[in-house]
Amino acid sequence: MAARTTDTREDILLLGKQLIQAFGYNAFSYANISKELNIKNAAVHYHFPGKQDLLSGLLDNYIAHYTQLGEQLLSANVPAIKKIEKFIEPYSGLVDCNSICIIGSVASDYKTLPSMVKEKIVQLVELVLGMVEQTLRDGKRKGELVFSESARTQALLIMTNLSAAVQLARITGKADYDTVRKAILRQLKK
Amino acid sequence: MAARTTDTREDILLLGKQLIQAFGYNAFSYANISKELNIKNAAVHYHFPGKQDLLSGLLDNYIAHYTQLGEQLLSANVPAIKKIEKFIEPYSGLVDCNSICIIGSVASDYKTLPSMVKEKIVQLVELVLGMVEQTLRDGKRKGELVFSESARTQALLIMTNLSAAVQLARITGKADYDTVRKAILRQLKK
DNA sequence: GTCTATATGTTGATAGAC
DNA sequence: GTCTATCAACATATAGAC
Repeated sequence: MAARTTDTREDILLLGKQLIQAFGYNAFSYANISKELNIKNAAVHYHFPGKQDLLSGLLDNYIAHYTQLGEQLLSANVPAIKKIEKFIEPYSGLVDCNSICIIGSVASDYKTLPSMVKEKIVQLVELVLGMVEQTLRDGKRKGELVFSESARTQALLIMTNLSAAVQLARITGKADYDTVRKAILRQLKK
Repeated sequence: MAARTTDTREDILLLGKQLIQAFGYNAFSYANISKELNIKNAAVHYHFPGKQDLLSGLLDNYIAHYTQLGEQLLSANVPAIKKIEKFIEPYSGLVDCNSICIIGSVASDYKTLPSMVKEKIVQLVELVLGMVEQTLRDGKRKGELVFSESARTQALLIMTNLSAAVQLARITGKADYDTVRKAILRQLKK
């Protein structure tokens, strides 16, 4: 059973996140949540009337989180490579629990999602991509990072390497993820 | 309605492939197939008793296809970069119909799949990775390709770039996929 | 906020006739 | 090989009591 806080809504969001990262949006049900949290189906519906409301709330959290992280990375007085490492960190955590990132998960289910949710996904992806792009640009300008593509292209390459590597790791094992992670960092130092 | 051949089994496999690439394994049903092919639910079950048998048959096809392609690429007397381009080609087709590659699709649903299917997925992924790796190794040996990572690492980087780029393209548009595709090829010529 | 109870649809699957 | 008919299980969701 999952640990409970005093805030059921937060418990549901946390568990919903884990379920989506582990099984995908279409492969979990409100029953999974209610059983795990020892509440009833109807209680989950009270907090999130429809399943899409749960995903939507989750995406709001992510947008808020990455907005904050983006501001931190922009102003923080640390080497650019450390900023990239900090960005990569959570992906390694996902691999350890055999899960994939939210963006990869919803990208796979994208065509089955309501448009209200799709819009938030676009917003989240642009936010994360822009954040990485800016971090790369700043790092290059300061002479801390090396890459020959445009910052936008390099951000795309890194994002795609990372999000697919966590997916691949489920199939071929963590070593492949680690190989990709190290290659990303190595190439930025060349 | 989908075009029908005289072979219902093949029609089901083709449509099943499209449904999995478009919506994912857990988001399509035998009803989708029977309606589209104007047959009944039970007829689909005759050819593929369980849903996992359909996915399993699909994976068999993919394994056969990439085994054949691997042999072709190994012996073909064409520049290595052309071989890589040929490998990339189908991914561009997927982007055009807003679908994602089978490997990415089943990777997202991996934890929900029966182990008999998981094993075939592992087999397919190792096959494709090995094929790309060998093509890269040969190309480098002949002086036709340039990359500083090991062939295995470079194959991982290309595969993750590609499979995630088709996923990302659904969200941010085809331009981003194209940027990644061009970057992959450009970097091999440097 | 959480419960009981229930509605309504869909899913994957099977038995047996043609 | 395909059909009709039917199934149990599960999904998302709501009404109304506590």
